[in-house]
Amino acid sequence: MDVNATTPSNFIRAIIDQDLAEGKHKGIVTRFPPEPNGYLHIGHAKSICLNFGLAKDYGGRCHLRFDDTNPEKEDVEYIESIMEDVRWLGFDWGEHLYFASDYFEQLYEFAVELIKQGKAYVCELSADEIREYRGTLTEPGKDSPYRNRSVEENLELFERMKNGEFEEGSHVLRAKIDMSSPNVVMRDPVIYRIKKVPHHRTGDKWCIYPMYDFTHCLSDAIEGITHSICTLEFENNRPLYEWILEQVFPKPHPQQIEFARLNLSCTMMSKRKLLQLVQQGIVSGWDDPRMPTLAGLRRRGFTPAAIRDFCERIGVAKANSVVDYSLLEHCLREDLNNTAPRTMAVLRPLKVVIENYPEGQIEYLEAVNNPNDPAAGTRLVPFAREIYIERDDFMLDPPKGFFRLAPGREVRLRFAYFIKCTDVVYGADGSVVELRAVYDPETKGGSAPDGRKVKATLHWVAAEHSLPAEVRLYDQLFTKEDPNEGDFMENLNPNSLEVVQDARVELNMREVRPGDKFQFERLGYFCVDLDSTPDRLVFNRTVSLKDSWAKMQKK
RNA sequence: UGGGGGAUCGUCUAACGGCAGGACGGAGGACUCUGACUCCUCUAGUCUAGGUUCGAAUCCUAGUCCCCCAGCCA
Repeated sequence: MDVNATTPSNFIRAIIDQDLAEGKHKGIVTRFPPEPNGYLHIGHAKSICLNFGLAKDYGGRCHLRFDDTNPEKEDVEYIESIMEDVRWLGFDWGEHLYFASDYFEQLYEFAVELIKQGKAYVCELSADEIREYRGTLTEPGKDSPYRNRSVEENLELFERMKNGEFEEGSHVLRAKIDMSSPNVVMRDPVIYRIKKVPHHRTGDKWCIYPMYDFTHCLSDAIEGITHSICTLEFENNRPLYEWILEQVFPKPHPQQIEFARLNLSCTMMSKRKLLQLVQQGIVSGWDDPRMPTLAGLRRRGFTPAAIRDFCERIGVAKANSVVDYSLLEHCLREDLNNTAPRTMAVLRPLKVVIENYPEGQIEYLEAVNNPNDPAAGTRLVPFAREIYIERDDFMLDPPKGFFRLAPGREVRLRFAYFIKCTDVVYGADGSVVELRAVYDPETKGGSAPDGRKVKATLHWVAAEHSLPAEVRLYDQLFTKEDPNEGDFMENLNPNSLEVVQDARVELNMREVRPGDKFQFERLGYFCVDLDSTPDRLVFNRTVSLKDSWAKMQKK
């Protein structure tokens, strides 16, 4: 299949096409630059797919660069999870793994160069004072009293900053640009600050750390990035990105291009808020299957292919938008439908005794593993006198439109026989505890020689010859399309996790391993959870099948 | 109220002066040993008002609404 034929165009591709046509670049180099201060989420996947995808399609390369300039917030735990997630998504940075912290020495030299040009100065205003001097959105700022120090003095002071002679917060290095710029970003931005904090990679070597604006453009330039793709909120910073490169780096310069980050309905991407959910125990961890993190989606049973397909379909533009969660589910179902082997599982078992089936007899019936993939073959499923069906598949007094089992009614058991419900056994509380039925031996395999039809086919498992399992049913973590409408903690869905303790699955599931994915026929796609053991099988519902009966009932 | 962006079916996204198209969702139908899948049909849109033009989503003018920026975060 020709991937390019289905890859939608977007404004970034248009820019690249033009740059290439004009000979501005011979090839393209992009980068994915996460800060290692949290786990990657589906929003990052959009950026990863974009940057790595562009590099692939244009025969260029994409770097993985950790933007690790703030040791207070960063940790190696995150570096490892990020690399794992990018790889899992299906992308390969080859040899091009970089860390902004590897450039600290060069960055320092660039800062010195800026000072020598008279374009940076050491400022001794406090953080509060800097804020006051900055002015407001509508009023210009005013010059720092330290703005006109001599180059020599700045050089000496900056070196002393580096040597640890000053306390945190007492001195910063600022770019000397324009305190009355209508763009607040350009009002002598801080480019170096003192942090007497060890860095997870450079240890105690530095006590001054460069700021994002100074680091990012130069890191891009050092690596020869041609197109530096970031999100919309950095649009205000672009003049600074260009200003810094203009002063100290030879052309050509990388070009910053901004696009709208992904928003998904009923979920949110704020790292801070996701961290809060983890820390307050609302979810079990960064990889809780309800989390929009890649680790969470992976544990939930999402496939990399589905996420990549999703990222392609949502497109790339500059307008803020909220993508409907149903599109993600669609991509997931489409992939799983083609790849997940089928099996039968009964979530809420209702025993059926087939009275005319010989006691003690076991038959092994052939079942198709995947009707969409003949290569998946078949398996044998044990059938016996006592079976379980889904409670929802039986109704005492069925309404119009209900095709499944009811007293006196005949249905098909998938891959097995037609059965007819002959009697209902009630418990002390009047609830249905068991059904009695008869089967038609002539219908083995699922069709009747006399050509009679049934309206429904039910999934089932043999009572004895099946395995108990725990099944975790997930729903949206939030009840509102926009969880941030009001306080997100008050929009939590109290029913986002339902644990079914006594489900039954086919005997064939004995050998499954965490991560294995299946379609439980008529129910949905499920995967084996990390908590699963051979003695205690645990499945996560990844996503349900579309259910037109459920939809009808809602009306 | 300064500056920077943005506005196309319910949602996401194409069309770069020349038939407003696709996908998701929704509705209806066909098929069916999964009420799944698949297939078919339908649904529904250019923020507003002017202007330029044979012709405007696209160009111009004036509005409206939304987002971002006043961290020693990224």
